[in-house]
Amino acid sequence: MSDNPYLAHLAPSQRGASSSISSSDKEPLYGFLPRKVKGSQVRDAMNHKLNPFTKQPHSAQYRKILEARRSLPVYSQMDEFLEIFSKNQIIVMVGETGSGKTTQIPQFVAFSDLPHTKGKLVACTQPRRVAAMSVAQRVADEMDVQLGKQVGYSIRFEDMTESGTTFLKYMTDGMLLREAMNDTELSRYSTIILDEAHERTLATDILMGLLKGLAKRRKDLKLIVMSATLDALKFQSYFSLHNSGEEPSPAPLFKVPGRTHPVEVFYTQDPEPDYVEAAIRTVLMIHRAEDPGDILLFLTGEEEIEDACRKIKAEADDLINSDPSSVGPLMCVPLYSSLPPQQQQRIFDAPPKQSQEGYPPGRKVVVSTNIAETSLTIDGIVYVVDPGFSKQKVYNPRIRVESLLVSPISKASAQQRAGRAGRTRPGKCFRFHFRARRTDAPEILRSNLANAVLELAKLGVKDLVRFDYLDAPAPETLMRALELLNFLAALDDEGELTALGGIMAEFPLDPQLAKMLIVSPEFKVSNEILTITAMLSIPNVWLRPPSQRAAADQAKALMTVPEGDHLTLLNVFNNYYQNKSDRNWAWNNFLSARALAQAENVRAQLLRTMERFEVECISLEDERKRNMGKNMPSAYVRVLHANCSSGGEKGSYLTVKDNQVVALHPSCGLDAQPEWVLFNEFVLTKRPYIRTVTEVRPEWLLEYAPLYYDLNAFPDGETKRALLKLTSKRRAITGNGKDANEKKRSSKELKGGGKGGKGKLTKGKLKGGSKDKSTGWSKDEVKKKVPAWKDGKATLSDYFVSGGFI
DNA sequence: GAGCACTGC
Repeated sequence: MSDNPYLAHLAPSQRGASSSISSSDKEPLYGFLPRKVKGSQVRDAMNHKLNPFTKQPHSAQYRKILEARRSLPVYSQMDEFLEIFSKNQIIVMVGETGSGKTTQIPQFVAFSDLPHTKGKLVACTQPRRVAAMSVAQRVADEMDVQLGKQVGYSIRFEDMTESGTTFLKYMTDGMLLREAMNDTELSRYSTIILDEAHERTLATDILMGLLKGLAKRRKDLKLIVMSATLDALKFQSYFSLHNSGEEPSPAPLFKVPGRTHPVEVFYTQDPEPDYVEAAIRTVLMIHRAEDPGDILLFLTGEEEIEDACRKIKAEADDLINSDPSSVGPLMCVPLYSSLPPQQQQRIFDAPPKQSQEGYPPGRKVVVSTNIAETSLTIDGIVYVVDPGFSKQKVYNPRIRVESLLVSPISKASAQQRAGRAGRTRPGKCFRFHFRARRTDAPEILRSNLANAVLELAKLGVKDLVRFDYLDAPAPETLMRALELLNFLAALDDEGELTALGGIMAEFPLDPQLAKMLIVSPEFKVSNEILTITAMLSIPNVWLRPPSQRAAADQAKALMTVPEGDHLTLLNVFNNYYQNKSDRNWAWNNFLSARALAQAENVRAQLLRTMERFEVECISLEDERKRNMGKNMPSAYVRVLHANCSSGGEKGSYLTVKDNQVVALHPSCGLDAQPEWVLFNEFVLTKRPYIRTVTEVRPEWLLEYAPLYYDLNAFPDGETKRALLKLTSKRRAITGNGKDANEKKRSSKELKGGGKGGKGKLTKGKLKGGSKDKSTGWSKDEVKKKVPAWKDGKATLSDYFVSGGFI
């Protein structure tokens, strides 16, 4: 039974009984029986003069850190955890903020599982890179080892592990999924811990389905799913045990209390007609009336946040000017992801000092998107103002469009937001009356699944529809994904993964872009396409500071290639690359240096993948570069939804198969309005737009995407008529009845057309107009319903009632 | 003449 080399010499009676043996004389792990370890043994080993894993004496800071660990709630339940871990293959664990689960549980597992004695690893997944990195660093310190040795992390672009040495690895969920594509048994791992499972990222959801099946095949694999309280039951029944002849029993639950300060929650009694207005009012009333402590206000997006910051500042200045002795100075800081890192850092600045001895102290207000809900933690927050909305992605499979809609948040989100007030001392949370949804729809129900379906196929899942999803996607969403992958020739007509599909899955790209890149050597433009796919994988590179809009637009015009936005992106990257020695080049040209550095990183990673699969990196000869405008899209049309013809109102296009009316996005750099264009992205904001657009010749569509543009199976409409006209003209010219493309159509490499622009349209209420998002009231109605508060008579208690503590 | 909730490979 024992495969632990440390135990081989022991008599059975000695095994698992370290407490009876003087711990200081023996090796720290003396008597440890894998997966039968007790809390007393682990505590002895932690107290041993030697590090159990390096056999070196402990450093001075080790004892100090250990002392702090002992006060974590999860630490006092070590015995209970080890027992439940010994007895079960799958455990659901619940631990609220501050319980210490993310740092301690993987260490407990390492002591019990002893992965290093059998050449295995314990993995702990995280939804975000920064979390994987910082937790790994913390745990390496706690275990008194060097990061990257016994304890490491693995994220995109960085593998901080040492093969043969690392036995505890923190990693992003996406990274583990990628590993599973090449080893579906995940045989390197003895225990896998899925942390933050309640966040229900696409990768964690797929991993749960995969690991549930894998645990049945690999009885030696243990699985721990860590989540927030509200979701625990769902996970327990999903991972329930099915013993023959018995009712399925839910997976065992291990629960640890959190350790945060109490937060009192206050509610408004009536719905707020305009939540931004009400939020600003609430912030200022807190500032005027409440004890010192910083404020965190949650709003939905950049525009709303900048607007609120301006208004809060103006109102606060008013208050100070009218009576500097009654209120302190207020500093208002915006926070959202597209903000340059330097400005993001401002949320950590200290609040302003009191203006004069004896006057009230200053206060900091952070106005943030959801980024402050999970990704970023700000110390010193005592008050949270939560109107209860966030922007959420929705996917409409009928028209293949993803869009962002302002929607009410879930109970879990509201709780998480309130918790942000209790990190340093007891706090208060002011919520507006809102009907929180019981749960958030997981990402898998809100996304275009083309990528996920390709990954599942690569993972060897045969029946994608009947895969054991925790929440099964809509059949139509799966059909759209299968249809697209079939057009791209990643899946054959039977739904089996093709060789091409297998390679496509290896690229960290959308399937359309992966296909475009893989076929690009046929067009002798793969070097250029490589750059373009990298540029399409990163956030917007164009900066447009409000104070310098004209200069920014001018700089962009200089970089623009009139033939199309894709060539403009290529041009931007090449210029960036040539000017890399100049640190200020990006800023001087109103480009994001961060985004460009990211593009360079992505490009290098894609190039490595190309080399692995012998996709040649070919660049055009200099004299042919002038022809890029024609050559580049000819590779592109095979993979993107190149399906717009002009029609209807001026300036608008029709998508070729769904007949959606769309307009060129104002950021588009085309100097004319060509009849046919292909696009990268379909966005729905004030109206449907296509973004990143390049002119295309219709004959290229017929030639290089014959499957998609098979006119015999094409829906009737303007596009079909235009394409038919084109083919009859060409027949007349070539003089024979056969379409010149028919030969190519039989060619295997050219099989697979293109379609499926990213983007979406939804029925949801459009932004804009003068109606308030939450109530539908007009601005005039809002004015009437918002009472004056600045006269000093109104107080927080006129608006809010206490709803107890969380 | 508009925008970019947030992650991840």
